Amino acid sequence: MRISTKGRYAVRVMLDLATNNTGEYIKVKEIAGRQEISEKYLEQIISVLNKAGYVKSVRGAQGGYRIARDPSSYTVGMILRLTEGSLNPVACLDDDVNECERCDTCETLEVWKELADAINRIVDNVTIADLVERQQARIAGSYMI
Amino acid sequence: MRISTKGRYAVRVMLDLATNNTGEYIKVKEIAGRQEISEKYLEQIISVLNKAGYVKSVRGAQGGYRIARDPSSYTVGMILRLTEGSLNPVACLDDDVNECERCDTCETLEVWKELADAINRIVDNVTIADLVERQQARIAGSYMI
DNA sequence: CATAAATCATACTATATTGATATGAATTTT
DNA sequence: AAAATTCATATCAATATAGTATGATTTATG
Repeated sequence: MRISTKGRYAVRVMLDLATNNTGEYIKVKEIAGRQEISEKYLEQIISVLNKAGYVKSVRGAQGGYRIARDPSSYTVGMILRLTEGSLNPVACLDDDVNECERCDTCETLEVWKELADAINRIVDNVTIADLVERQQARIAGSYMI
Repeated sequence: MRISTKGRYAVRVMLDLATNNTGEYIKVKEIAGRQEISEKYLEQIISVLNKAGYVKSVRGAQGGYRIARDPSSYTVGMILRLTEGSLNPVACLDDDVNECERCDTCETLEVWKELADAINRIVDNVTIADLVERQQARIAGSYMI
């Protein structure tokens, strides 16, 4: 039941791009440096975000990435489902129609449904904008004695 | 974020033992047959339940397993954590003290905490007795026209 | 126009996990 | 003594994870 680095890093990339969004394009090298994540691994992860249109890229020298839309339009759930795949605890919940042969008498299915709902509710209730806000509150708080 | 067969099968074994608890010892072969799970694989899983004292065993001919305590004393969460390990979405939540170097400034940690709480709340809120009850309600319901 | 800096694309690798199967020892009833 | 069963390990194939490596492509700049 672990979230992999791929999904966690993707959330951190989006937060990094939102936090450092000056209008300029930000290089993978910079993000990797700040987040202490392997540059090459990050390239792969950001490429998924790019193909989904979550970020915009400019190639070549002085190129880089920036967040495509307002940070409030990206939930943590969207980013995790994009990079990790389904967040459902069992595969049979992924399809519109449950294909499992035992599903009619499966007593545990209800539990997995509740679990899936709870998981998705939590991660879809937090946006990148929320994380930026919390970060700023934390930094402001750290100046107080 | 998937629950593996090991954890899911363990819950089904406990439910099977609770449902078929006549006082007699039940053979792995019978459980495997009813649940359509590989006998040898089930042996491994039930061995974990046995070592934790969740089931009692008798060796030799006419031996088998039975549920150790009342089904209401086992939550799905207990069984999953025993067989799957921690249900926390990130490893840093497993320790009493967070060992992650970035945890002081980790904006996502709060989300993972909420997620862990939600997950554990759901699975700890359902006992094997609840599943037995639901099963019996379903069977009773199926006789109605 | 050449070069450097960047993204983009793909292949490769090492390790761990998953979901079993296989072999046989130990125990108990018949 | 034989059969039936749990118990203990070892092994295995497939997949996922977390990267690393190589190089092509694109673009700004000297």
